[in-house]
Amino acid sequence: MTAPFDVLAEPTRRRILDLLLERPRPVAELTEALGLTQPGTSKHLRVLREAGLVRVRAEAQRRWYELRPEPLAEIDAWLRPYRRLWERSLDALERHLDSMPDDGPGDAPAGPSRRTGDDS
Amino acid sequence: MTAPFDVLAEPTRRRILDLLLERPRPVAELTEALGLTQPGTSKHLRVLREAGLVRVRAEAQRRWYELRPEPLAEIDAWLRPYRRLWERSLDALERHLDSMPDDGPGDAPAGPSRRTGDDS
DNA sequence: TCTCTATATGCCTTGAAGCGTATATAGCTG
DNA sequence: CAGCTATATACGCTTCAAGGCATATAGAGA
Repeated sequence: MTAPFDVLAEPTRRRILDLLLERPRPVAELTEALGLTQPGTSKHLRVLREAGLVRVRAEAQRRWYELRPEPLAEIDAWLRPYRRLWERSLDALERHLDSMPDDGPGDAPAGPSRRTGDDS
Repeated sequence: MTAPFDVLAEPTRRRILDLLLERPRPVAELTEALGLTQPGTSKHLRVLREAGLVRVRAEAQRRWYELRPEPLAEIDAWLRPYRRLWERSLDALERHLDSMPDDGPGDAPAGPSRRTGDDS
């Protein structure tokens, strides 16, 4: 679990993923798009590869890097219990139409009152 | 701004957020739960505070830290374009990653079960 | 005011991460 | 094989964050 967050802390690597989200690309293309040196790009790709965030497909000397989104699902999973905290404005309405949730109109995440969720 | 990703790269800080997800807590309680020294805890809290991930409420000498989930929405936003990559064809993996009670209408292998607000 | 409690800050050391330059590896071409 | 292309690794430098210890700040109470 440490891995994906750690790896994505680097803005350049997030940018690489953004580029690969569009389509697989060879190293040289990424290098140019990022404005890095080629070794620099390769090193970031190595980190991403070891974290399982990208995959390589070899074509002659060219290496096509492509996205492997599975580790991102890990982040998504960590994020999930929090998500309702900011989606509540929408969800609350949704649930309100269905049934009455716990706390009323107040929306401050603070507050001395426990709000240990009754989720599920 | 030190991006939320940067801040969350630290496992200890993610743990702090997990603890604060349950309820607001004073520093001493976090310190004990984390097994850190008090200054160490305070430093992590400072980073979290400066990133807007937590908020402090003063009560006498006690400082109650509480979650501020907004920056997490930033991560969520970054994640959004990727999410469909595993929600479409690989959401079995996601279900495997967190074997938590699925609240939604369940698992349509061909249908996005969560909110479908992917497009922006 | 002195003291105790709760938390924050400063200083220092250590280790890791990023970047660049130089070099190694692998495959193609003639 | 030589030489070229595309990418990877090694090495050194520098910056920076994390942890520990000591200490400063702030409020409460006698």
